[in-house]
Amino acid sequence: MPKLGMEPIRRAALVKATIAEIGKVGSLDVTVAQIAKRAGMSSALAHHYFGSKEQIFLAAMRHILTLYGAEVRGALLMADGPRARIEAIVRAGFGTSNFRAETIAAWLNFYVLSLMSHDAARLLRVYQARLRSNLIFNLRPLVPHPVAVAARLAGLIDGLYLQQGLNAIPADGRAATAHVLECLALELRGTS
Amino acid sequence: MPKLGMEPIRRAALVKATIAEIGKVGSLDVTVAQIAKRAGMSSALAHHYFGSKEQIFLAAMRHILTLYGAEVRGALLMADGPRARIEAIVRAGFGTSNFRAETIAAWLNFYVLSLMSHDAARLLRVYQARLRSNLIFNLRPLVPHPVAVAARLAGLIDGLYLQQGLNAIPADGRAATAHVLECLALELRGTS
DNA sequence: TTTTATTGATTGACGCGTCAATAAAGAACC
DNA sequence: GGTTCTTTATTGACGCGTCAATCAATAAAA
Repeated sequence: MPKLGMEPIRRAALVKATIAEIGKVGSLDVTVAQIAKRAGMSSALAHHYFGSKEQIFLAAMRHILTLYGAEVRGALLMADGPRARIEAIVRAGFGTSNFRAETIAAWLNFYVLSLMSHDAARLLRVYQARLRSNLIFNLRPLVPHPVAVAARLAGLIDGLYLQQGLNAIPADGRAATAHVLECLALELRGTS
Repeated sequence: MPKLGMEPIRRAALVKATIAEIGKVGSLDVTVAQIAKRAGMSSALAHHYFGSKEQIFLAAMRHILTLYGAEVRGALLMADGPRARIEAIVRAGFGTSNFRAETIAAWLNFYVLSLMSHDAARLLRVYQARLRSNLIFNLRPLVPHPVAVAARLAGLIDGLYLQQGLNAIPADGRAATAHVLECLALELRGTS
């Protein structure tokens, strides 16, 4: 049955299954066999394409970060002016695709993975740097201390995201978005 | 050699070793043998006193939460007035004992543990509820929407704490404290 | 002798990664 | 158009290591 050109399909299926399984189990203690089964193949094939479990995890993490980056970039295109761009960044971060329970659980687990894995830490730093850089750049014309304000906004975003992951109660990101935008408004009130 | 009354000493040593080992490894993938070795005993003895690995983890988590609670309570005693009490809560959260790298790593791992373990989730809810309740109570005389403001402050606290755990760069909690207090000041400026 | 402390050895399960084997799709050659 | 060779896809079986938990045995206090 070997249809050729299976590699990208299999890889994508494994990445998707990995995120789903991590979300379901709530930890990185997921066996390659579980992932492979969910993706509809044998564990041997998963090893064949990725080489090791860590590589599967890193691919899944890269995928999540890519999705997030794409969402932010898309939102930025339609935003006009620095404040609108900041709001777009916030909205994108709490958008539905990044805010599904399984995605958040995967994020949380990748956070702790970054404590062990250099590669995971590097991936995470890229995301953090981009978020901060975007915020600072757009805050510069709005506030006198853009770096400090960006640190607060980024902290609030991460914290609300974390809380959402921990609360079993499902919710859309509307409340979280409103909180961040309110803080932004408070930061702007003093100066503009 | 059996000196009697060893149980509490052994338990405490195991709890301490658990936190240290989780902090060192950066994950919950810590073997009972590692923990026991660091605590200066055999893994069999660890099982003898705690019954299972999960019980060891829960005891460690309880210990961290207890320490945190004690620190907050102590700080509240010396604070006069609602705003000072809020500031005391913030300072205590970012105080040195809660802000050591190994403690933060343990917290992060307990976060993800709460995704799997009902007991861990329950413990975490107690902490979250107390933090929120303290904030709301003291914000009530200061702002018109204490619940919303408390959500923002708690989110910011958690987020900055998370970031500190992820950044390899060690730092005291001074910058984080300053950020939270600045946000508090902004929230208060509109109304007082 | 009953209770508490303590551990080496063992067991039973589980999981990652490997390997050999099977099967089909194309390529090359006549 | 057939034959052979190479490449890609795929899996069952398994070896090797690891780890949680148990147990039997030893030792000392009460």
